[in-house]
Amino acid sequence: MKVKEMNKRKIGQRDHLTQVLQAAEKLFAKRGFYPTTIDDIAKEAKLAKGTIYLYFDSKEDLFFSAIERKLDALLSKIEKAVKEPGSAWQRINTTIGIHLKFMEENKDFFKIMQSFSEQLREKLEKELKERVVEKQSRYIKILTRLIQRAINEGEVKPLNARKLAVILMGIVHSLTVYWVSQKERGSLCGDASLVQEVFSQGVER
Amino acid sequence: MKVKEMNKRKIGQRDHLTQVLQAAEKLFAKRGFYPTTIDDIAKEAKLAKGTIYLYFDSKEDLFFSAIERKLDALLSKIEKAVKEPGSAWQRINTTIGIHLKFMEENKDFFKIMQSFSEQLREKLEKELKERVVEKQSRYIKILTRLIQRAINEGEVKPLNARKLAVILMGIVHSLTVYWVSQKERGSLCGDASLVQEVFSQGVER
DNA sequence: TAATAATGACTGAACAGTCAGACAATTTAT
DNA sequence: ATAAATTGTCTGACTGTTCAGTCATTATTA
Repeated sequence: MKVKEMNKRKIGQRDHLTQVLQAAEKLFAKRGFYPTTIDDIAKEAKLAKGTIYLYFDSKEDLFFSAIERKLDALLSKIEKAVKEPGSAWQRINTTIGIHLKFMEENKDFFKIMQSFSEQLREKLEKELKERVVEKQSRYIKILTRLIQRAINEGEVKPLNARKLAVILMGIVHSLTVYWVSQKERGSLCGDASLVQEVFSQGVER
Repeated sequence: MKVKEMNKRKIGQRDHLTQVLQAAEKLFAKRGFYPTTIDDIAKEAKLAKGTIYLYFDSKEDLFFSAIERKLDALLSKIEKAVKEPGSAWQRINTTIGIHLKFMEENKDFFKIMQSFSEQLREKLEKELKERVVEKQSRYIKILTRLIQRAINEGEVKPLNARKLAVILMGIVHSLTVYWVSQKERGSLCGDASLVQEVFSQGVER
């Protein structure tokens, strides 16, 4: 049901809302949804359990809110970059770069997103899931549109733009998984050129 | 701790072990690990809860055993195919085809594997996880070796073979995710040529 | 009849969510 | 200025439920 509307009235010195979201991000990333308890999060945030329920309706609400917060940040970066002038192809490359940089800086977020797919199954509240799914698909749509344009501009072979977008995300995602698993030696951003090389030359005429 | 050593002794008429594994596969695929209860699985398998504990030591043991069973099936198909004669490049393509076909026929297994990444985090028993991780990495190793050979044979650009294997798996995986989410209209195997086109032409000299 | 297989009611632990009251900050009354 | 009242924040012990795993009992087979 969305974060309860923040009271205008002064709140404790520290920003409890952010505190809770950060603790949640950290712990959900480490353990995943089910094994993380509200008590754990409360302890991490140095607040009482009841306090968390002042800001969030349920554990699920907190989980999805934590995801949404970061997904919004990523999306806004990308939407901004896409507005810049340049060929469709250039903007696709920019997007890949932004994505990899964001993941490198937000490893925890990435891990949560992975565990989100787990939560895509039954059992959890529909409304909450859809908030996140909608934003994820907005991202794919942006990429699809760019690729379609690149096809129209003759820079890319006339294949199914949506599937190409899916493939591109797959490449980026798998390299991120690999990077995370490798205890992060080396820079993830550095792989942007590899993605570009593999993807572009497989797709360019 | 491994499926309890199967008694040589005849077991009830029906093969309870397989029954349990199939029920587990189905339900874990639908809901994921935590929200699936042993009672659910027992009901699905039409057995009493206690019976499950005759064959498995714990819920985790059952989960990992269900994964392992299918992963073994996939691996043996692939290992067999890789032994066939042909260029490294041909065998890479064969592998992709087998993989996609297997996923198309074992959608549930695929969903479990997705949720397995969730289980990769802390909290679950190490020994059990490692059995599965070992097999996953065996798969990647096979691909890496094939790609390395293709590089040596001059069919593929001299890039990092392991990263290329990761990328190839990423492409295949993402198309599978897409296919599953699309309520499966169309054939997943049909995308083998797309994978090949995108990947190979990006990689071939 | 003896040995083994199967059962499902039971137990104990874990945990999401609640709520009565402690506490602090501000406002009003004296 | 000081006390009392009001308002809203924060707390953590408590409750009810869920569920993995057990085990005494019953059924089946040899």
